[in-house]
Amino acid sequence: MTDAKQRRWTITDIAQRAGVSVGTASKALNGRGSLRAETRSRVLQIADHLGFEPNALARSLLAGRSFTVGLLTTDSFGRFSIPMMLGAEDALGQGSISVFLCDGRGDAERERRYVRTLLSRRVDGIIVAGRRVDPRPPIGTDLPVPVVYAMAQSDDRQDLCVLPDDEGGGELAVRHLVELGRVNIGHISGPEHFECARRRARGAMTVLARAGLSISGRKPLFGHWTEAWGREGAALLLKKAPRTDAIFCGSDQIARGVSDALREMGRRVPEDISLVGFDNWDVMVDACRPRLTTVDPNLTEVGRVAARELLAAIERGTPGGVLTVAPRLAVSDSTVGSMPVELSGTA
Amino acid sequence: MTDAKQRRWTITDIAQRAGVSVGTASKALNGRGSLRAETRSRVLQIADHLGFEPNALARSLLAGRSFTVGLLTTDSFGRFSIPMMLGAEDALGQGSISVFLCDGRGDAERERRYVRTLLSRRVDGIIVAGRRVDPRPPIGTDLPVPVVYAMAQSDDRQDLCVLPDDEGGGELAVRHLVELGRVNIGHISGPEHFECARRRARGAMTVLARAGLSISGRKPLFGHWTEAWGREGAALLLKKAPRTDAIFCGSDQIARGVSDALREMGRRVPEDISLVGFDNWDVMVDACRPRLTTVDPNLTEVGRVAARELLAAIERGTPGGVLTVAPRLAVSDSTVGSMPVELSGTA
DNA sequence: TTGAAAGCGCTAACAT
DNA sequence: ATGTTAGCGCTTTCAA
Repeated sequence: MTDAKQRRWTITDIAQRAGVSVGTASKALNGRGSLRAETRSRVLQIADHLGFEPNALARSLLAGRSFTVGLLTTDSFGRFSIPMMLGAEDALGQGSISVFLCDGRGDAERERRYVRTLLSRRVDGIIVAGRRVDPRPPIGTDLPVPVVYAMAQSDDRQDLCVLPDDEGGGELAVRHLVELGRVNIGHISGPEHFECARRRARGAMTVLARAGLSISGRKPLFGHWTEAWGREGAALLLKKAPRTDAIFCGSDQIARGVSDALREMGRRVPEDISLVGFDNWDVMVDACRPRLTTVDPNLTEVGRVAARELLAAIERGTPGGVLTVAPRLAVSDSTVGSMPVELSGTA
Repeated sequence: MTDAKQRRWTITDIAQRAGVSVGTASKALNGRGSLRAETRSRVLQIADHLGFEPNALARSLLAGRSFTVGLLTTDSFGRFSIPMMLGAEDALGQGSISVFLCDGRGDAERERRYVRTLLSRRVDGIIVAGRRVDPRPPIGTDLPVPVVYAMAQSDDRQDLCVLPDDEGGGELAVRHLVELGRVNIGHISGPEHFECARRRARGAMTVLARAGLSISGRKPLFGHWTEAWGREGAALLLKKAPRTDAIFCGSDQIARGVSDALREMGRRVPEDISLVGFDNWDVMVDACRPRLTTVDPNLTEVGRVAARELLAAIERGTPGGVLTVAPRLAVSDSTVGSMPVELSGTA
């Protein structure tokens, strides 16, 4: 941080040095109007030489839009929001849209303040990023700019929401196991009061039914999103249904617990029991021995789609509704020996 | 997203409805100048009723500053950057500064583009967020706004950098073990070419030397930041130095591997061997059995300090240099039975 | 082809 | 106590 800071040039400076009016300079810089080629290039050259950057504030004021959007997290942000935010930031950055980051912390009052700030900064739109699929109150009604909910769902049916396809993910996982020839497939997941846990289970049950199989252990085991529950659940399941030959877990963390428990019980993965997780969380996937096959909900894509939908809504206005992003199966050693494959899912 | 969008009011609208001039309205809204109380309240009431939000773009244009800062991540962002970004966002939000999020992805060209965009948006300053302590080239020279590096260090000595105190963290961990009466303390860490691994080891060695102890296993074991290496390292260390009664690990992930390996080898934690990790990564801390004692590098505070320093630099200008944030020991069951305590460290 | 002028929404100095 | 005016930096008519 030297004190010799660069001067900031205005279009007036450029115009003066080029010996033209600001209007002409503006046209030259933006490639508009009709100018003599020589004039245009002279202006451009001077601007370039001075490192002139037009003041986006002034432009936005005039244009009536700012080419910025707000990214408002509701539950603070963590492991799940990050890939999504990266996807959103990526898609927006492509269109030279800058992103205001706001951490709502799950505090409604804080959220309201942020929305007001964003609006006063004249954002062109707002993305509300959650980590829950369960519906929540909208951040406002009749806001002057479009809003898209990403990994979050608004109570208002008019709002546009982009969600991972949990049910499809469940289907993908179990279809994979069925295709592998497994016939006693169990399911260990998180708390039943989570919408996503219920959806993943529903997807699993659908495929089982379609294959004429019933679930190992009579029904899905709902518990907690922890490794400890994974260990416990594995013990429970194998006690109840010793012939279980595959387990689909509601999260990679649970799968990790299951994986450890199976090893301690002397069951081989994948020979005796195939294992599939959910999330494709690298840390957990790599930690499982053998490496975990898992459903990747494509959260980055959720963010990307949300951003693209927001842009569309800004440009043209767009109807609301729920949009769903297809999951992908990241196959690894816990289901097939050692040959890594990627299978695409359908939404 | 209803189509019946709110109209956006300007100060002229307010002034008209209040039957005053825009100047008067401005004074009323900003509590400046001297006005009749009745006038002031009438204006305020109308503004409030209409939900008027002053256009921040116009204000910024006039003020010559925008009350925004850029948060530029260098290596994309992940587990370590998040708490830091939360801290920064928090500290800035307090002062009604909005944050532009830019994901540099470790791509120098991308970074440069982002810096240009940020400057054209007239940010008041930039925070460069890294996840490495190792020095990197500055994002620019003689930029027109102050820059602070958080969890990153610039080659340029003039730049201000805020870092976690890895050496102090190492000291904190080993001091704790020494105070517990452990005398054969080993160290298993990540790759030696990581500056932070070296620093943590140095801190550990300092305290050992001061206590007249030598490190168990003759020297620190450098390897990888993985659980697998933790397991391997534990086996190595105990083979070489079976009387080891404590292990300080360079990361929680390594500690987790060590924890698993020790259990499998039949060594009890903490009775036979005390274990300390580094990072205070909840997922790993909770997964260890028993729960892990670990060094918390206070990354949220790193972000907060970086933000505060940036604000100071914006307001008053500020000298560069390296600032360090004190770590904290999060004591848990892997060192002391079951009595959770928190000890403060010194920077 | 170029220049002059108006205006985006707001604040601050200066008049009244 | 209030109104008027200039101007932040830029783009866009419209006139020359």
